[in-house]
Amino acid sequence: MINKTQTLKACELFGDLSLAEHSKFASVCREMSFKRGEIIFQEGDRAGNIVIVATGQVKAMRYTSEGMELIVEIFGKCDIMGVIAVFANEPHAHTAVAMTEVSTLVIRKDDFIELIGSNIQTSMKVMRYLGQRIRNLQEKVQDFISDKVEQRIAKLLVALTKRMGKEIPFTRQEIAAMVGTSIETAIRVTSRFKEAGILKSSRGKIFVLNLEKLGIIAEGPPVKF
Amino acid sequence: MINKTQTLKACELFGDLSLAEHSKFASVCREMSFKRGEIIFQEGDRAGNIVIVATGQVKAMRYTSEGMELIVEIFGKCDIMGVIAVFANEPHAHTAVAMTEVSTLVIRKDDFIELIGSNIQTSMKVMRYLGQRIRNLQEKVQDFISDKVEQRIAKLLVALTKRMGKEIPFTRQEIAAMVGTSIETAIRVTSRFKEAGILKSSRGKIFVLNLEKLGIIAEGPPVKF
DNA sequence: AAAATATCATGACGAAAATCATACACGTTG
DNA sequence: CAACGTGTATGATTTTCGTCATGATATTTT
Repeated sequence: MINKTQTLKACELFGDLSLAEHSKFASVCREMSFKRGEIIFQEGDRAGNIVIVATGQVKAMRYTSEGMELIVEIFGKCDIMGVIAVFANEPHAHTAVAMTEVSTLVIRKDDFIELIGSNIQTSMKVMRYLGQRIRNLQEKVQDFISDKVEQRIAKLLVALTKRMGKEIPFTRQEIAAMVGTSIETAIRVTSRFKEAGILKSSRGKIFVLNLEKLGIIAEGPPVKF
Repeated sequence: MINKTQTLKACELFGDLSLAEHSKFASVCREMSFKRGEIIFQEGDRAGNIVIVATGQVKAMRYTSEGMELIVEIFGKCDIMGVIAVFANEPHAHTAVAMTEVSTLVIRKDDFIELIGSNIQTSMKVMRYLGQRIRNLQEKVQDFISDKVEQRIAKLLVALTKRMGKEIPFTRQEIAAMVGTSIETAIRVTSRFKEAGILKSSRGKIFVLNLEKLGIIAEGPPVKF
């Protein structure tokens, strides 16, 4: 069970609304929980709701034509899913799958649009939030262009650690799909990290032991000149 | 010389404003033109303006620590540059360079925010626009994950052709920076395309001859099962 | 016009990572 | 319990692509 008001408050997006507005928001959203592996919405579905993540991690994924899983974004606490489809009035472009236990707040499209529309402060915040996501994606593109797999995995683990702590409940398969590599290389790289004492792992879990070293690898080799 | 009103009208974002609002917009923006290679704004600069592209193409780029050029986004007609930095109140994350002759409309940050804030219709459109950019970037990430260089170049050329016609005024160096590969491979791939009769080229220019074939390559090899 | 610079082109080589193959541990389920 | 699926592990081989080198044309600069 989650606390609506608390969750909304914790999200920057709705953090400093007036009490009145706050309860307006709270009154139109409902709570929903998902177990690991459950589908929150599916590629091609009409976008009827926006979903705010309260706890847990969600992956936005698709399959390639070759059947390879492909994770495009990860959503965590206070991220808002489905906004793009809602604004564009288009079906979802990705499938959202709970990667852990996930609790969410769901708001119906029309309610959300009305609430946004009635408050410029909030719509500004939404724009800022979308801008942040654009920046993150731009950075991801940059990483793909300039980093090697090892660096990308290190970066991912650093980012995930910051978000959810040193215990990362993902399989190598998912790690691979997030950084765009094969399962085998994901396993090989993490094994290398394990040998170096940077992490330990069990089935479906990774425990980061040496975040600092991971950060150094993420930065890549020293600049040559 | 460009026509303010016409340009604003042509942009979806400001396309169906009321006459009054329209002229409000027009009154706060000024025209600026740039020659190929000129810098419109630079990474690290304080974001004082938003810039609307009226004609031409602009690249948002950075250099990697190894000195490699790296193009993150391409802006064309009716794209809006600098919004993210403006909303986030942060310096620009990329340098914007004119890739062709470029004409723009520039609006001061405060004016833009005020205009956006005073009209929910418009702010909705901005959100939709940002959402579109997120989708495009997500797609780009997908491409990086799943495509080989040849496919990525084919996709790029298809996209550029759709936007600006069959004559693409970019060097292989720029092509390489856009798809995240080395200059040599960009040259090799385009040479292969040339041999296959898909395109011809001269210094700094590519003419697409067979868009359909390019599209097929962009889709990748037939699904195996 | 000569020199410097940028673009395009190609070959040779090697590193990184994908692919293919096999094996084993673990948990689930019939 | 046996059978199966899934996740992890590791070796061998191949592909892709980056890097280095060299040269030929253009184009701009001096």
